[in-house]
Amino acid sequence: MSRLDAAARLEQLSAAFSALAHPTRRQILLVIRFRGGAMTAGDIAGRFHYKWPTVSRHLRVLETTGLLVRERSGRQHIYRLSLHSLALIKEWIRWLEVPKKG
Amino acid sequence: MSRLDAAARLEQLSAAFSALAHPTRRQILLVIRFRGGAMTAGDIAGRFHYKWPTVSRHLRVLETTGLLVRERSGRQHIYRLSLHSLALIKEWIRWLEVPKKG
DNA sequence: ACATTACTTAGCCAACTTGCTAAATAAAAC
DNA sequence: GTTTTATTTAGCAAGTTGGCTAAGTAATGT
Repeated sequence: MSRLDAAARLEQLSAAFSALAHPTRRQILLVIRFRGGAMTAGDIAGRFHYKWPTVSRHLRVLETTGLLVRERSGRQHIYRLSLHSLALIKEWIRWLEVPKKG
Repeated sequence: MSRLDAAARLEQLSAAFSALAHPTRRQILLVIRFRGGAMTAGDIAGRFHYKWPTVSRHLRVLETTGLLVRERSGRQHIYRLSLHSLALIKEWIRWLEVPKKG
């Protein structure tokens, strides 16, 4: 994947933080992670007490921020973790933490 | 400071993610960081184009989530970085990233 | 005591979020 | 080709967020 310019990186950082601000979305990522990194929409939805369209929207948010990638397989949609943007968050945190001119 | 129980840690993680979801609040933290880790409310507000009460509210959010600590000095309020909850975020990210049963 | 400085708190409003149900889509099964 | 399965999209309502202005508070200066 191509290296992003500064503005795009900032945008992606912002999107990632926003996406992770919702507990359900964080939980979705963890659920997928502990099921091996990929799951169908239905399996994911089945693990939550929310109605399916609600989970579907959370999935879409995670997909548009790049934290999930969707792949179609017949009539199911497989969501797979894509954790590149987490590196941006870690980098941002390091900027805050460096003791002197980081 | 006392070690937090699991529920309190989860609550603090959630609060930290929510607080960091807003670009202005992230910028506030960076500004304070690059000014040495502590600044008065007025100095912080002066670096943004928002009205003072708006910045004040962002500061309150950051304070209640524990990312800033407020100290009074005469009529000024000094805000100081308090980055413990960032460790929770980093820990959460590691949970996602570990390749096998982390 | 009164004014000024340095803020915060209160309260309004527009925009966004997140739950829901109902309707649409698209592949598979019959 | 109609039904079933798997899922998304549309649209509504309640709650939250984040700007703003106006009013409050608390320390300092005169």
